[in-house]
Amino acid sequence: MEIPPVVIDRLPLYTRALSSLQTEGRDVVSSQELGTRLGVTPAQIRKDLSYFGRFGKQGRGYNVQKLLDELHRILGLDRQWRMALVGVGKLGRAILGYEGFAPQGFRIVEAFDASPDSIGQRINSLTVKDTRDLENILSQAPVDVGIVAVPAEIAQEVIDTLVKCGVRGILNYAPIAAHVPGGVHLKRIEPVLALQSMTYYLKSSPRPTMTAARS
Amino acid sequence: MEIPPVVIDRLPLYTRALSSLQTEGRDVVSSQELGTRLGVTPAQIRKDLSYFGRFGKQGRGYNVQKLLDELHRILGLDRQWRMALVGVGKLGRAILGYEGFAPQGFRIVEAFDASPDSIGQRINSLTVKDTRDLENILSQAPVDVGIVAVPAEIAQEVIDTLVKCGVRGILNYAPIAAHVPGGVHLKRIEPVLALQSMTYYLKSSPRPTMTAARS
DNA sequence: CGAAGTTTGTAATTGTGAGCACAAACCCTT
DNA sequence: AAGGGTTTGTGCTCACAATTACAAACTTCG
Repeated sequence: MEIPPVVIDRLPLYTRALSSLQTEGRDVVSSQELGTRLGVTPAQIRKDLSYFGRFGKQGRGYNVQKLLDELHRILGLDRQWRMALVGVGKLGRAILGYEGFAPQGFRIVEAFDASPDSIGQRINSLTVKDTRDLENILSQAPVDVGIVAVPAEIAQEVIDTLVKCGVRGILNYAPIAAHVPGGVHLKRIEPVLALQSMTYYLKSSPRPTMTAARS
Repeated sequence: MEIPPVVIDRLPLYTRALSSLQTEGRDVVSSQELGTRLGVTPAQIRKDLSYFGRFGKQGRGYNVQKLLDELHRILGLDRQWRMALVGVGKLGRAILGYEGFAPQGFRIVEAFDASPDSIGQRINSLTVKDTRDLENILSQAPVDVGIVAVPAEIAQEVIDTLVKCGVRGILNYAPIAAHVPGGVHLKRIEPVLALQSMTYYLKSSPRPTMTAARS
């Protein structure tokens, strides 16, 4: 059975809400409440989960801990993921300093750059290595995900190299429409694209009404 | 007529490809070529554009400059947009230093933080102000977009304040499912969510085949 | 100028995802 | 133990988005 990508994209949201509930000390939650918290209909949550099994109990809801474990297993979040960063400019350094990855099991274990100024530098207990050695190093110690934070002009080239090294997941911060072979998964991270579609609505939308609503 | 949000989300991609073509000196482009570059079917591009008018010429294609102008007008990219950043921690500073906004007409004109250490600091020719003065300052000089880079615990509170100040667009970097009133547009910027759905596929996918493919 | 070759815009079709609604299962109170 | 109240899982329907397919319009080349 083939599971729709939109469903997969929602699962991390569920995971996060469940984590909150867990720290709040809650044992059980209904699709109703989960839906209200996330701005999603309860039916959608139930349907999404039903792709993978039957995790709830009628008349009661879902056991927070159990569902969280299941989702972690389904998404592959029950292990560590090794990542390599390419491009240690301003953006790259910010990514290296970002503290949101590690707590979720994503570790940057390698950083590359082409500029002689950056190569050899130690940033966050990581030594920046020469991009030309990328193939050698990654063939010795493979990574799961490549993070691309280089200028647009060379981004495709870097992506091709990463793919050649067996990297099957790529987080692309460069503003290009990159091409990857089948079986390789690429995600765009681009605040500007988000802004540029938002302005369409801001351009001529009325002042907001103060009714409560979701997003 | 109501235009599907997915269509609006694709327009910035078209804009970007057209900009490339323009710097390459191209006068005309077909939906075919544009599609190949972006990894989208030509029919999709034609259909998307047809929501807004007839911009092409049979047997020839689209005039790059003209289509680019039209898209800028449609998306509201033919003006400057004022943004306010809330949260000048590690992440906030990286956002302030990001050079990708300005060239596209997005300017951060105000930065707020609650910590006495940060307040008063000058970063990138911008003085960090006290979050408690946010309402006062934004009522004097309104902004179009708010960028939220505060800890998860206070993110909803900050968003509520921004909305109260008439901000109708919000870029949320905090890991929460925020709620906003109708008419307010919110976009999540979260690399971790992207990673967490990607791992589903990485978990057990085969080695990539080297066939060319899009993404 | 005419014919062959392109390419657009859109009508029609197909595919897919979201919401509704309800039976079945479970909880809780008395 | 029994009945009232919840909540799940899912078949069905509906809405909408993607693709196909083609006539009409334009270009180019001989």
